[in-house]
Order: sequence, then structure tokens, then C-alpha cells
Amino acid sequence: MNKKTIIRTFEKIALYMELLGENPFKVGAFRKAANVLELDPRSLSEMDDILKLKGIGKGTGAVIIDLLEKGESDLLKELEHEVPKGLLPLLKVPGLGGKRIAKLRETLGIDSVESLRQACELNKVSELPGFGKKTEEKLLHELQQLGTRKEKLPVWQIESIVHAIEEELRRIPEITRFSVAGSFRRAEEMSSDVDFIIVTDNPAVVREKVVSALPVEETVAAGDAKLSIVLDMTDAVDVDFRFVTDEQFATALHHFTGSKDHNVKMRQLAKSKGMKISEYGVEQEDGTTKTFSSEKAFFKFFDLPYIPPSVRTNGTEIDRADEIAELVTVQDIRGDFHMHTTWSDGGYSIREMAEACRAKGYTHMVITDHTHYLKVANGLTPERVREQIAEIRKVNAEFDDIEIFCGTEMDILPDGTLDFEDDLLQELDFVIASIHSNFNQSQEQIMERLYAAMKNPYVHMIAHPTGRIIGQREGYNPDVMQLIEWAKEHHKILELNGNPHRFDLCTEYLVAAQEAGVKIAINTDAHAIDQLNYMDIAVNYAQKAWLKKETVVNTWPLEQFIREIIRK
DNA sequence: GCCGTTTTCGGCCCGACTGTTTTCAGTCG
Repeated sequence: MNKKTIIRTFEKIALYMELLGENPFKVGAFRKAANVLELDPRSLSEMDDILKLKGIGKGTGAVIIDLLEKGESDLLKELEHEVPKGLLPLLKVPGLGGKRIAKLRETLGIDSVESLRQACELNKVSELPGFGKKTEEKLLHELQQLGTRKEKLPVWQIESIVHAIEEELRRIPEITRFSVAGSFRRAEEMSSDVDFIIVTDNPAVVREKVVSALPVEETVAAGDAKLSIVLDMTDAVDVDFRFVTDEQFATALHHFTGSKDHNVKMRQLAKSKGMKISEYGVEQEDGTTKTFSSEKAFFKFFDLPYIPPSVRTNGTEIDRADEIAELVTVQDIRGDFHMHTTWSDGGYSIREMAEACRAKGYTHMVITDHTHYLKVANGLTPERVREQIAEIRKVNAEFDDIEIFCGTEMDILPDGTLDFEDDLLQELDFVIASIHSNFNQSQEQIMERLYAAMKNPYVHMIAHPTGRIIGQREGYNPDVMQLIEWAKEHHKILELNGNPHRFDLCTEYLVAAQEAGVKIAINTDAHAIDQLNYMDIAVNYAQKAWLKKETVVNTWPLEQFIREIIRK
């Protein structure tokens, strides 16, 4: 028996109880119990007090005892027997929750998507009290859509949707200000929808203008306080807009940034002080509602530092508030160490990239074009690398406020050799090694390739260590824990590739790397000037792993970078 | 089902919108 099984059992029990139309608080209690175990860092064998945990009581405790003694739960078995499996997909139907599903089952014997569809077609559903013609039609429509839409979209897709919406919002004069909120603002890898907070005195006009400006597939809800639509982008995507006054902006932004668990925790905190948080402000004991000029002021009111959206996850961030001051922020970033130019597959010259990095206030940067193995990317031969070094030195001499280092993103070849000889690597300031080929090799082969780079004294960093593309491909499946050990042993930097397609390493591994004392570089891997802006979202992502400023080598001053990395 | 320095019952985060209702339940985030 392991903890994961217990957690999954609680979640299944909650699901089945929900389908039975049970008291939502009872359902919630099982979910909460699952969450308590999830958040506890200890393994099952290390938990001698599991039944005493806050959130585990008589009912949930009995399930644990069952599982420990018999390997299965009587309660879950009963529920599985009672609830038809075919009901499970119905919870995914918008507009259907536990109560309605239970009613449909009890009155019409609905036990599957198909039987519900038939009941709707025979107009049986609209005859039930609490249901009507519109509900029946909507259900029929939703049942047809079921399974055709992606539940979540990857951050890189959401990002372009957010930018497209922002562009339209900026054109609407009735909007005083706005901000994206929700999971995108928290730098989540996947999002099920997009949220915006809009300050306006005229919600009705803004609502009309938003609807006419965007490719709306369906309007889900439209009131004075909110607009919910489905947009017809590359994929269908849900977008919610909330209309608030200027004074409500900070609390509304906080509320709709979430996460849900973060909000619950904040509201409990407020409640313990006799206050009540809503999206409109903080209601105090005397009945007045206090509003705030910023989220920072809101947190300060509760004696908390500004908690960045990225770490607003499961509520534990509130207990870790004293660690927040150490977190890396985008203001700490002094350089970007992975970018491409027209010398390989980038879109801008060395000088243009340098100007763009200067504009960002960086004190140093590294040009890292591809190497000749990567023909599709016009990778550099040794001869061209030497030419490029001369060119970079020349451009560098033109600027006295930024240092441009000569680097490379060198391929690690399928046979485990490196694309350049050591004598050439020696001439470079900063050497990145990465894998771009033969992803389907065995883990052993992949690790051999990575080890070749690890043990080479001239390699400084491994880029995008797993090769994953979020929501699209897994990557080449290296043993990352081993990689972290090697990085520690050979003093190599591991990259957090900040391109939102990648975010590689992912948070789980970033946590492990930092714990092991391995240094991380946050890079944009920019192939164009505007991609240098990925640094913002990349740093937000880094915060999710609680990366400290000192862990991130891009925050080091130029002198320290030269001393400890370039000339180590 | 869980919890408790307002403690063994009554609340559990809070509010918007829709559709079915004539005052609110259900769903959603």
C-alpha cells in the first residue's frame, strides 16, 4: 500500500458520492483528505500519525485502515457497485453537477451518456421538476460536443490567445485598465480557460464591443458583472471577463488569479480575523468594505509579503511567506545566455540582438548559435564559428554598457560525441550542449550522450535537458535525477529553457536541482527580438519551483559571471 | 465527513448567472 493509492481511493469515493448527489461538504471532505495526504511531504511509512492528521476523521480514517489491512476499501467497493460507471463522463458535461445527475438517475434511470441523449430526444428530461425545455436542448447540444474539445491547452497556445485578446481590449476606449488573471497569470503549464479583469464604468458597452471584436463561437453567460464566451481560435477556448470598478481591481485580480486553494486559504485567514474576502474587497466587522490600490497592499493588510501569482498554488505558500523575499524576480535578471542570430536560424543580427538586450537593461549576454550537425538550423562549421567570434568581438567593442560573450549551442550527436573539438570549444566563452536528434534512443544511450557533455571540461551548461514540448511531446526521457547528480559533480549549469513551448526543466526537477545545489540558468533561447521577452514568463515559471535568486546564474553580476563561470 | 480559545451542532469561501421558478436551486469558477 502506498500513499498514492490512498489518495486515489479518496478521489474516487468523492467522485462517486458526487454522482449520488451527496452533500457537497461530505464530498469535499474526502477531497480534502486526499489533499492533506498529497501536501504532506512524508511517505506512507514515515507517517505514524496518519489518522491524527487534520482533515482525517472517523470516515476517512476507516478507509485508510481498510486499505492498510485489506488492500481495498469496502466503502469504495459499495459505491462502485451502486453507481453505474457510465455516469462518470456526465460530470464533464457543462451544466450537469452531482445533484442533477443523481436526479436523472433516480427518476429516469439514466446510467450513461447514451441513455441521457435518448431521454432528451424523447423530451423526458424537460418534464422533470427543476428541468425545462432550455435545459434539455442545452444538454443535447453539450452531449454532441462531448469529447470533441480539448480540456486544457498548453501555455504557449494560451499565450498567443491572451496577446490577441489584449490587443483588442486596448482598442476599447471604455476600458480604463485590464489584466489577464487565472492560471495563465500563475504561469501554469496548461490552462482550461482564460480570465480577464476589466475596469470600466460601462460594462454593457464593453461587453458588446468585446463580443464583436473577437471570434465568438458561443456566449455562455452575459451579465453586468461578467461575460463568458467560447472563442473559436485554433482550438475552442473558454474566456471569462469580469467587469469591476477601479477600487475593486486589486481584490478582483487577486480573486480571479486564484488558485482556488490559495483563495480558500486567504479567506479562512480573513475569517479568523473577523473579516470576509470577496472579489470586491475585504468586508470588515463593522460592515464596511475595504479596497486596495494593489495586490501588494491587499497582502500587506494581512501581514503578508506580496505573494507572486506563480506560487499561489495549494495554500502552503502562505505558510512559506518568509521565503518569498529570496525568490528570483525578473528585476534580478542581468543577462540572457542562450539566443540565436542570422548566423544560424535566428531572425536578427548580432548587433540587433545586442541592442535589444541593452534595451532590457542587461549587463551581459551570450550569442549561442547552432553547430554544423544541425543542418536544418544552418548550424555553424568551425570556420564560421571563428568568423563569428571575430564579429562578436567587433560588435562588443562598440558598446560599453553591455558585454557580449561568444558562445555556442553545440549538438550532442547520436553516437555520444560532441559536434566540436576541444580546441575550438576553448576559444569560446560559454558552451551550451544540447540534444536535437534521435529522441527515440534508449534511456541508456541518451544518458551516455548527456554524460559526454557533462564530463567535457569546456561545456558550461546543458540546454533544455529533457527536450519536451508541453502538451505535444515527452522529450527524450533522460534520468533527470542522475543528470542533476552529474551536474553537481562536474559543476555544470542546467537550463530552465524559458520558451513557453518548453519550460525545460519542469518545476519538479528544478526543485530537485536547487536542493542538490545545482545552478540554473533561465534563458529565452530567443530566435527573434520579441522572444527575449519570454524572460518574464520564464522567471514566473521558475518561481513555481521556489528558485532562489542565488540559484539562478543570470542574476549574478557580470564580474561574478566571468570569475565563476567563464574563467572557472 | 470534519472541525472546535464563540467546541459536540452548525458551518464549511463567496458570488454571478441561468433557468426554472415566482423566491431559488444548481452549476461554475
